[in-house]
Amino acid sequence: MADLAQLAGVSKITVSRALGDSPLVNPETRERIQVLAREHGYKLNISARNLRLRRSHTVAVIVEMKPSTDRTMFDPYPLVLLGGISQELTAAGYSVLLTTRQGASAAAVQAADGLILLGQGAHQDAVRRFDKLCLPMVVWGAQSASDAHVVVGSDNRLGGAVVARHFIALGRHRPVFIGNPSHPEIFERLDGFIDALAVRGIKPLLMRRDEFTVDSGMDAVRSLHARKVGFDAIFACNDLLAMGAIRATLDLGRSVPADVSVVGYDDMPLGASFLPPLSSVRQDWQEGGMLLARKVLALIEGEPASSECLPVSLIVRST
Amino acid sequence: MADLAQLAGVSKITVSRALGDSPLVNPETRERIQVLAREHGYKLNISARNLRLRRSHTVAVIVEMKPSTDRTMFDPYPLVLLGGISQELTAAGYSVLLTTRQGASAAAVQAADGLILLGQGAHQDAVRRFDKLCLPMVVWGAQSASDAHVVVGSDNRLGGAVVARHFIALGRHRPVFIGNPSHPEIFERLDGFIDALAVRGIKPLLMRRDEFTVDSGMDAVRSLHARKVGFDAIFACNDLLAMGAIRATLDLGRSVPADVSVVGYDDMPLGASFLPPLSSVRQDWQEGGMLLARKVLALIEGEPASSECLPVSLIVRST
DNA sequence: CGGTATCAAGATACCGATAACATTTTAGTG
DNA sequence: CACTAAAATGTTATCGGTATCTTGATACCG
Repeated sequence: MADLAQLAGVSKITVSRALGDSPLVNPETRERIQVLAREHGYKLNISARNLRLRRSHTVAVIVEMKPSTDRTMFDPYPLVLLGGISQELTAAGYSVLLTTRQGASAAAVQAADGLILLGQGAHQDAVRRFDKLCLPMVVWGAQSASDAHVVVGSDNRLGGAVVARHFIALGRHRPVFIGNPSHPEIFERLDGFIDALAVRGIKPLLMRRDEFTVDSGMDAVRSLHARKVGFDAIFACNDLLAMGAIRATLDLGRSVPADVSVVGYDDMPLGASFLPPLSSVRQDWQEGGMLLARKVLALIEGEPASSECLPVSLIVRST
Repeated sequence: MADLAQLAGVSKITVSRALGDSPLVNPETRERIQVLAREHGYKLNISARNLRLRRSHTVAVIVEMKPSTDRTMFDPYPLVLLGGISQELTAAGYSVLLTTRQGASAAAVQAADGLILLGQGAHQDAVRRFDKLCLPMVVWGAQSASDAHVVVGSDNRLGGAVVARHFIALGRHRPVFIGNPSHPEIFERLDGFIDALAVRGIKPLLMRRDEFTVDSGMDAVRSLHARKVGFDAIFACNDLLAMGAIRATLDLGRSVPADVSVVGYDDMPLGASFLPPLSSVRQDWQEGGMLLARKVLALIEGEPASSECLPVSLIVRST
């Protein structure tokens, strides 16, 4: 920058101002300097600026992404959220520093202006860990009375309730829930499901399954059958589970949706092309990501931000 | 750091050394300072260090991730690559700066020590654009004589050839290729496919389809049928297309694999649970990501790095 | 013409770390 | 005990920008 200043016959600070479009420089001078900078391929040193401004214009996004061939990596889930986040942050001139739980101790995270945590972790442990960094932080997941963070998430209770009402409307009365309620989000779905069914005095059966895969879904239904448990509706907390459940149900010679209604969750694109086309609860991840981003940005600017709960919608197809 | 120095009764530089585990300080002093730092919750200012060292220990990863509900965002593809990249970089003390094509002009990218570009872009345009940043760069995609970059990718020609040989072994002689060969990687698959079939004097039919979806695959097969084109084998350049093709084929009353053999590409986890279980070409993305990371790191260290072509394997299931 | 806004540009200090060189302390040696 | 090598610590300068405060020039006023 000093060189550029000499070239332009002005001082460093004037160059700085010119490049920053400051109104403190003569428009002509500014133009001249900007042209000169472009010609010489001058690039501002971001690290220096970050140091001086005590701002990195960077937000760290912490994903629970195990390096192994793990389910979460294959899910649309984090990527679509990331898409929304990225879009908003980029628009605001911020960058996304992507980190896994393990890597979050790496240096660069500390330099971030804010934190977005995707997934609270099994027992809020993730949340507590990153709290220590003392950075503006927002979390994607389920609201919880116990923590005072800004949380953005879908209305999982509503999701469960909507499915329950759907089953009630269809006259089903022996519903099954497949999933792992130790994830806060899943728990909420189950809870909403139970509450809404209780209105009609119906109690669903919980098939706890830790894996969110097709195989796991098939296994759940087979195990129901083996135990000779009757059921006429299945709410799977994920589309893959739902697909597996449908497959196993059909294998057992029962019809979907005539004998058994099935609803999944997430409305993955593949669901619409499944045979039969899958009914599912859709949450707007794109919007969620954007909201997360806007909230951190607000916090970074020192403005207040509140938790938010996004609506979900039931997409009824053929199951 | 100055405060900490005063607290410890030493100079700033000694603190710096102690925290950096430099052998230049007395082990006792080092220990004392580190304890003090921890107690007082002292955090190194990364921006200052970056400035001084002219190193950010950050690698920018540029993904072609459109903000819209686009296919790439739902694919396992970028995330698994990212997983591998992230794992290696983290292990080496580096961080991942995730950027989209659009956002890559954002400040922070310039501060990165290196660049990983996922996808060359339709006509190498992405490559050329980021070349200007003059950073160590490696690209995921297809080798090409025309560019002098370090490229890591799967052996797409081999992928095509393997499928061709599989079809030949099955005695098929009217194969169809579904996909969009204007992507360099897809082109290679097609090319390898054609070459290997040519040995037996077989010429495949190309069904060009731009979308990589189930619907698109169904559409391709229906269109073949409408045009009364005979075929007994389908090589889809993506598993979703393959699933669609199978579905449409079955709909038309033909059997898979008795009448028509189908092979997909990518071996997505869902493929194994598809009905019938999908045969597919598997590429090792995890490994690819790790390789990409290692190569940028090498370039950053000033060491040479060469392009690399990863093997692929045909997973034969029931189609 | 002195006095005061207004605008443009410069001087200086500083952000918080580390490299290079300088200095002091300690230990070892004949 | 003088002398030297090695170890431990300190001094200074610097990375490359920007905020703050000043200064100089120009314009406008009665």
